[in-house]
Amino acid sequence: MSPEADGAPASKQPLHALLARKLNNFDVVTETEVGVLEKAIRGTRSFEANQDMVSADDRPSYSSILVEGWAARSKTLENGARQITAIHVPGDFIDLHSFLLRKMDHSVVALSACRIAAMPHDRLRAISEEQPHLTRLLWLNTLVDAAIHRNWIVAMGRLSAESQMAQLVCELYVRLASVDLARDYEFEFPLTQPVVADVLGLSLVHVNRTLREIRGLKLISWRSRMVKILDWERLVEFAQFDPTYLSLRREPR
Amino acid sequence: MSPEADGAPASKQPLHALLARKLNNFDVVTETEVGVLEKAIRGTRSFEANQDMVSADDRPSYSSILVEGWAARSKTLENGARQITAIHVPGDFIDLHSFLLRKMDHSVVALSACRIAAMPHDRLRAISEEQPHLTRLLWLNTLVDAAIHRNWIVAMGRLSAESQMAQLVCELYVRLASVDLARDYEFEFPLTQPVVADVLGLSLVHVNRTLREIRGLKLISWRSRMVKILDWERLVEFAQFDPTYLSLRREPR
DNA sequence: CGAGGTCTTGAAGACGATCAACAAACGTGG
DNA sequence: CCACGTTTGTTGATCGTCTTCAAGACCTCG
Repeated sequence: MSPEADGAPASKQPLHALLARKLNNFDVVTETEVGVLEKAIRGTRSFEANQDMVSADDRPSYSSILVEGWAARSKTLENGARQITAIHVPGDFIDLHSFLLRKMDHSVVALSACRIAAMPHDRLRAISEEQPHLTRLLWLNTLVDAAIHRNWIVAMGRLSAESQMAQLVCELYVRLASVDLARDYEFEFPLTQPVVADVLGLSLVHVNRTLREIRGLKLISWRSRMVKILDWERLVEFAQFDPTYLSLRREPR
Repeated sequence: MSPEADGAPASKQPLHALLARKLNNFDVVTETEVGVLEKAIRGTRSFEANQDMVSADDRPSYSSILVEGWAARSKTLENGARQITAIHVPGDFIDLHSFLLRKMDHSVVALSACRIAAMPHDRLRAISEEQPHLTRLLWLNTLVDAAIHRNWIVAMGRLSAESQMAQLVCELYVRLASVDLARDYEFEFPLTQPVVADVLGLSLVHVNRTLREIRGLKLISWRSRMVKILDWERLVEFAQFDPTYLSLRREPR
């Protein structure tokens, strides 16, 4: 649990700035819109690693923005097997879709200590009534989530375990860099190997062996929660990674 | 190619009715909104099976609604392997996301003879400026696509090939039934086994064997393009299928 | 320094891919 | 209506990938 009281931001920058920075990657966010976002955000809550922040079948009355820590959307099957369908880093909405989907089709679990800020659904509804451009940016935000889902499907269906792993590293590096949380080809990566297994749909043992493979190829190193990309060009090539699906290009939307 | 000239609807019902019926599953669509949709839809185009209707990297100026036939979103890798990330049936927007994503991150291929109707992006933009409720329904439509993606990820990562196959049948039956294109537990299914392989991320041979398995279990039969569900209860159980993720419940959105 | 969590490795076996051939169904023209 | 070619489906054999079970090593942090 973070030391400061809930509701008091830890970082110097205000809560809405993180979200604005993220949306600003898609298109220019006006001052007015930043103000609207600011007023829509309520206080924050903290969670420890492995806690469910939102549970499957919940009908939340607000959506949450991840402010600190890593989170994942996950589904657990009858036999106890778990599959993660998305990874979230600070600046991401973890459940914006619950605004219209209403009922959660999965849970969202904290992968490390997390802090989330709430945006009530009635505020989102007001935005959708009064702020068409901002609404389109929020919509786009969920469309990028879907594009990431599609990329995972392709990777799971048709890439080797090694390339799938490499894809994951590429995706996370680009996403983190887009919100200034990574640079110089390295980043903090708080996931354990069992969690990565649930991301890739593989067994823990196989993840470990896959990692050994791509370490042997000198593509990445991963020690004590830090991932370093040793050769970005070759990693991209090996993963068949094309970042354009993330829509990180500022244009009128 | 369908016999009638392009632009002339084949079925008795007007083009926009199909879309309105689909959105009407989510929430009540008003007369006014139906009128707005009607005015936003342009003429139709026809395609033969296996033609690309939208290509990866395209920047379309309109989105398309599938009026007749089956389509799939697909991505082809360097080595020629193909993965399908979504299947579409009449009433579906095949590329609504291109309105905001701008650049296609995959192509959309006709799986059978298809007819699509166009909704220009400037019309969608006008809707997003003037019709907040309709905008939310269109947004929701893309959110359901994403929920389907997540379900596929879970199935690919953690279900047996047999259960994955069963999931697919369940999903398609429920979706078809929701637009009155299936009833009595049977439906026309124009996909060939190689295509199903690209959906499930398996090899053609393994799809064939998987099919033999679940035929042996008396769960479904599939002959001459017709799928019959022999025991819905057991199929749902076997597939661990829960249709709520499709949001087919009319409530205020 | 000790204990829990995390990572690593070995061995055996299941699942799915690939290669190769053949059978059945379908559609078309003679 | 049948013959023929093409497409789609089926099966066998072999091989590689990934899972499972099990044990042991390495951290890291109190």
